[in-house]
Amino acid sequence: MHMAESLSQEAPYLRDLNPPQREAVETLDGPVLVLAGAGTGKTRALTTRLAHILQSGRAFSPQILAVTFTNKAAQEMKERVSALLGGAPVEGWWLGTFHALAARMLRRHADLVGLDSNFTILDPDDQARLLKQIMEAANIDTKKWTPKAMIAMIDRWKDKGLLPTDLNSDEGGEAANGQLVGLYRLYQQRLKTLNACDFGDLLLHMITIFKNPAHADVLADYHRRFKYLLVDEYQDTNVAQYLWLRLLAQRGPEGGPSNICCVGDDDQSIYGWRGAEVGNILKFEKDFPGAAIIRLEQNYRSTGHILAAANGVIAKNEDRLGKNLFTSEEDGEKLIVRGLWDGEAEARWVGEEIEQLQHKGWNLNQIAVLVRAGFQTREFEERFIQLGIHYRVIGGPRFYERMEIRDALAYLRVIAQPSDDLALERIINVPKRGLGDATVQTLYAYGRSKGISLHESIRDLTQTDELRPKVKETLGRLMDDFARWRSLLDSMKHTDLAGQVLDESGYMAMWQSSKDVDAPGRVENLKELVAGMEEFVSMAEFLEHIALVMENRDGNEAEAATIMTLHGAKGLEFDAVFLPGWEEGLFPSQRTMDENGLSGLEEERRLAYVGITRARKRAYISFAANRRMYGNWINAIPSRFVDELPPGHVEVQSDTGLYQGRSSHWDSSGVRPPVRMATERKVINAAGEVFARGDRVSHDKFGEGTIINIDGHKLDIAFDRGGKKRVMDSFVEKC
DNA sequence: TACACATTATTTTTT
DNA sequence: ATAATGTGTA
Repeated sequence: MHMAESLSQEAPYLRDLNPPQREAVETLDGPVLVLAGAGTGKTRALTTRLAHILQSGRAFSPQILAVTFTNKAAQEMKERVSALLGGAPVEGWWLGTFHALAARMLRRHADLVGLDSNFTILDPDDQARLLKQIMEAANIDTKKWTPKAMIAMIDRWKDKGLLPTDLNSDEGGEAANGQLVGLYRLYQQRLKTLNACDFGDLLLHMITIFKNPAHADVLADYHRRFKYLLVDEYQDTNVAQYLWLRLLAQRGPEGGPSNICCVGDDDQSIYGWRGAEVGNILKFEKDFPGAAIIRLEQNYRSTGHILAAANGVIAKNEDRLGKNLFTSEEDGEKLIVRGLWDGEAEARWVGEEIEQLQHKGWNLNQIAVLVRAGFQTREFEERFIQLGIHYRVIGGPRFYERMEIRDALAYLRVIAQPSDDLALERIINVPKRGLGDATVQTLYAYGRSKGISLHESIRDLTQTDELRPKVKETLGRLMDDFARWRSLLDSMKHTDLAGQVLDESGYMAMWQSSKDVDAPGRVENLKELVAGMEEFVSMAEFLEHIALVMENRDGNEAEAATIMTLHGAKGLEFDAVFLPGWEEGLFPSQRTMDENGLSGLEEERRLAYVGITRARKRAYISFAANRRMYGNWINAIPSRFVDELPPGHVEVQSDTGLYQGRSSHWDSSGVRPPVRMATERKVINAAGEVFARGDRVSHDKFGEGTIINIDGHKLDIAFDRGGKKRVMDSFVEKC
């Protein structure tokens, strides 16, 4: 392929691009930032750019590093670039998520940070279990400070690229009795002895290696290797990802220009809670001087009304670069806004509207219900089942999170990596072998004193008489089993080995003989797991995949409406989109606003923007006056985002008499739903204190608040910070 | 050690 | 309301 040829004779894939898109494709030298609004053909520009780099002979595929936000996006990019190049698959390039790419690198250099290259990648559940052990050893109350919450804080540090040594010991605040930084340090130590990494470590370890002058050759090698870097969804990168990227991209004076292209949309930044820094996109020019900035602003997806409504909502945000999306599409139909009595009525209405669309010949695959939080899917599922509307829920409980799958994987993990204590602990007594807590504690105590793994402790202690003969024999047999399976790893096909392990361990038999109602389903899942392994070359590759690809694969292709979260919908589009639950507290989420104030609210608003811009032709927004939460009813107020929709582009269809929002352009007949009543007026707790509604109380964990309802000894309290909670009267005192 | 029972938090969002 | 955890008993 000669460059002269491709320049003089326009490549077919360049046709049909609009001028800015074309600029995004052809500006190949030096840093480029593409600001791509929703529906502006971003993916098309990106994939064309990659195809163009390859086609014009500027780089071979192994010289390209392309980072996507999800595995699905990586897959799509792979397919679309291949298609542009005539169908032959592109091999050998570094294409994947930050985590997948960093893991691939870390496997090659693991020894530089004291790991073995077969290290285990822990999932969030493993992380929490590990930290819980550490917290218990440190005598920290794991009820008051839940391991999950503590891990979340540690993860945020990791998102920021901060190791324990970068933190002052008091930076955890009150958390874990002020010892969180110390726990973080112990946690990192334990990970190392377990030969394990969590998600954040994949990037942090690589950053550590890249920054270590003693290993300058490693980074230099990647600098030589990668001629072109491309990053999608740049607005959602966190500091650690940014550092990793910058190290790879900034090659120094001798290295030639940084051919890095970042693509993003500050208005679609919705992962701040996970450490994403919109600031990264704002300071791109500073990091890469002379960067070309290209804006894609022509929207090809939505009708005029939909785009105008979305623009109107997002315009309320202060903190944005500002884009001006336009379309040459027709106005189309106005957005429908509807208030309903309660969540059930809302689901019923959505169901009816979907049926009408179906009668008009719309395809269910092109219809989506986008909710703020996972628990909202349920009402829609129930209603759709009644109506016989086929649906699929994306992002619900994931296959690899099911108990039986995690158990089976634990067996395979112990085989692949003996020092994976968390996996071994998980299945040491599953199925029941008479190895209870007491035994495990003995083993751990020994291991801690010697600084060795569970597996090594077992090996040692089965040589002595410290354990009861029965226990000793069981452990010995288990270790023999694992040794045997491990010895088969190289000679046997990995799928057959997995089947054999499940049989010989008795794990499969345990479920087959169980009379639990969901036992048959679990047996099915286990078989599916083994069958699914066929796709992978080896056990190691399979385990790597499941560690990094936490997404559900979309198995059946049958026509069905999609129910998913707004976050999950990013990057997707549908002819018709339903956006239910636009109520204060639910959307925008109370928790986000409490925790992050105005910037949290702006992120929620971006989420609203993402939701509306998923729609091509029709958008339906709804809110309910009453919603059931934590088992009791609350009356809800329509979301402020409803008020922010520009009136000229929406059609309000609310049921009569329902609260219609605060602003004047809605009908404000203002009949409020009946108040559901408290059963008692006052209650006396064990300490003899009398509580009545309206009393001010204080709680150890939640602080001060006002009693809004009394139900037996349970009090509903509106806390000054942290929202409404239901607590026992024994946990609060008057103040 | 294992099960039945009671209590308690849980409802963001994901690699 | 439900799932998950913890407590007490066989």
